[in-house]
Amino acid sequence: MLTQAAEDYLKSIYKLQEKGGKVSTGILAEYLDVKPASVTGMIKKLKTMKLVSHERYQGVTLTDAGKAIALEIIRHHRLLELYLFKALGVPWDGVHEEAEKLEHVISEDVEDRMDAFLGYPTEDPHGSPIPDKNGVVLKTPSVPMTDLNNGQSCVVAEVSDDDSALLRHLGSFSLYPGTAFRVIKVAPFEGPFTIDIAGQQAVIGREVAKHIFVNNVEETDNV
Amino acid sequence: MLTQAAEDYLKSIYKLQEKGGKVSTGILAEYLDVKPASVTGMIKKLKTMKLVSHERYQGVTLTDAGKAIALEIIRHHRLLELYLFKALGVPWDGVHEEAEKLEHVISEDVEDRMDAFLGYPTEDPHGSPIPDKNGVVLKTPSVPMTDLNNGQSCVVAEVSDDDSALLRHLGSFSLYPGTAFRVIKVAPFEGPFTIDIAGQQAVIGREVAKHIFVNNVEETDNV
DNA sequence: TATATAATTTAGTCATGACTAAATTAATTT
DNA sequence: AAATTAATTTAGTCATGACTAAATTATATA
Repeated sequence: MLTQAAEDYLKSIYKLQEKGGKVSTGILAEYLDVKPASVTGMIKKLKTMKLVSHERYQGVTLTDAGKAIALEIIRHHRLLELYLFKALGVPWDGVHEEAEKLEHVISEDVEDRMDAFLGYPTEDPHGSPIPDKNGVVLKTPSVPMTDLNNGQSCVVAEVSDDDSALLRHLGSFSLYPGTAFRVIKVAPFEGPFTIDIAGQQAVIGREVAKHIFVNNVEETDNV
Repeated sequence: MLTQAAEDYLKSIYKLQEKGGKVSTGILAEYLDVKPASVTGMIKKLKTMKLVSHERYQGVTLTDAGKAIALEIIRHHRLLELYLFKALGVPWDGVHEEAEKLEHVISEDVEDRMDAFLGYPTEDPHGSPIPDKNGVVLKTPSVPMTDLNNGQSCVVAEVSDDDSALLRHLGSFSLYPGTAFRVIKVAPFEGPFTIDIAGQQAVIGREVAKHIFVNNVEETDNV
C-alpha cells in the first residue's frame, strides 16, 4: 500500500500533466503547498517504485502504473464528492475538502456500494468526469468561459472544485454544470463578462471566468 | 489536532479501563498490537498533553479531557458502523474495519448529517451504545451469555465488534442484537451452550459465548 | 529475606515526509 | 560568451511513531 502523501503526489502530477506534459518540481511544490526540495525527495521515492519517470532538471511524468493509481484516487475522490452531495446533502463547496481526506481510506467495497447507489454516474458535482474502474475517463470537450464573445450562449460543463469561496460565489448565480447562460457583454481591456442566466443578469470577473468551462456554444441573436 | 495514533491510544485506553480501572502498558500494547516500549513512549506524549494520568509502573488512566476525546472517536466509529450498515448495506462483519479508518477523518458536519439520516440512533449494529455529542453514554445493563443456565430465555444485547469471523458465525444463526433465544442445555465441565433461536437449534461454544451479552433474562418452562 | 521472573522504562535506531541552507544546473541578459 | 537570475538538487535536521536491546522496578517463590 502507498502512503497518503505518495497518493497525493501522484494525483497532483496527473492533474498538472493534463495541461502541459511534463511537470516541474516548482509547479508541483506550489500545487501541493510544499517546498521544492521536498518534492525532489518524494519524486526519488516514486521513481524507485517505478510510478514516475524523471530526468534531473527535466520534470516528472507518470508511468502507466503511476497513472493507474492516480486515476484510482481521482475516481475515489469524485465518487465521494458526488455521494456526499447526493446522499448526505453536503453543499457543493464543501465536498472537495471532505473527499480529500476520505479518498485515501475508503475501501473498494464501500466505493462499489456508493457507485451502485448513485447509479454508476460519470460526472461529479463540479462536472468533472469520474474515471471508471479500469481508469477510462470520458472527457466531454469544453472551452474556458474566457473564450466566449458577445451574444454567444452555452452550457456550464465543468468548474474548478478546489476553491470553496469561488464555488459559493458561483452557487449564488446558480452557475452549476448544466446551467445555460448567454453572454450579453464582454467589457473591453480584459474586462468582466455580463451574462444572462434564465433571465437574471450577473457580472462575472475574468479571474472567475477562467475557472468555468462551457460547451454547446452557439451564436444567438439578441433575444 | 491529534494524530491518528494518539486517537487510537485514547480510544483503546477508554475501552480497557471500562473493564478494570487502570490500564497496564502490557495490556495496552497487546490490544494495539504494538510493543510495550512503544506504548511507554506514546503515554509520555499523551501525558504532556494532559490527556492521561500516569505514574511509572502504575498504569494509565484517562483525564477528563482524554476521556472526552476518546468518546468522540467512539461516537464517530459507531455512527459510521451504523451508517455503513444501513445506508450502504455493508455486512455487519465488515463495518468495524471500515469505520476504524474513517473515524479519524470524518468531519463533524458529515457526522451530523449521518446522525440525522439515521434518526439520531443510540446503538450501533453490534448493540454498543453510541455516545451523544456531549459524551454521554447510556449503557443498558447486560450479562455475558456464559452466566446463563438451562431453561433461561433472553435477548441478545451486544456482541464484540472486532472479530469479523466471529460475527459471520453469529450471523449464520441470526444472533443479532434484539434476537431472542432460550438455553436448552449447558454442557457440563465448561461445555458449550445448546440454544433455541426461533425454533432453530444452535450450539454455541464457550469462547463464542464470552463475546455475547444478553438482557431480559427470564426463567422459562420447557416450551 | 534473597532470588528468580515478569513488567516496565530507557536508550538508541529506523523510515516517513516535512524543513532550511548551500550547491549545482539551466535559462536569460547584457 | 560571460554574468546574472531562476530552478532544481543535495545534504543535513526535525518530529512521529514504530522497533530492539538493555536496564530498572515490581512481584512471586523458595
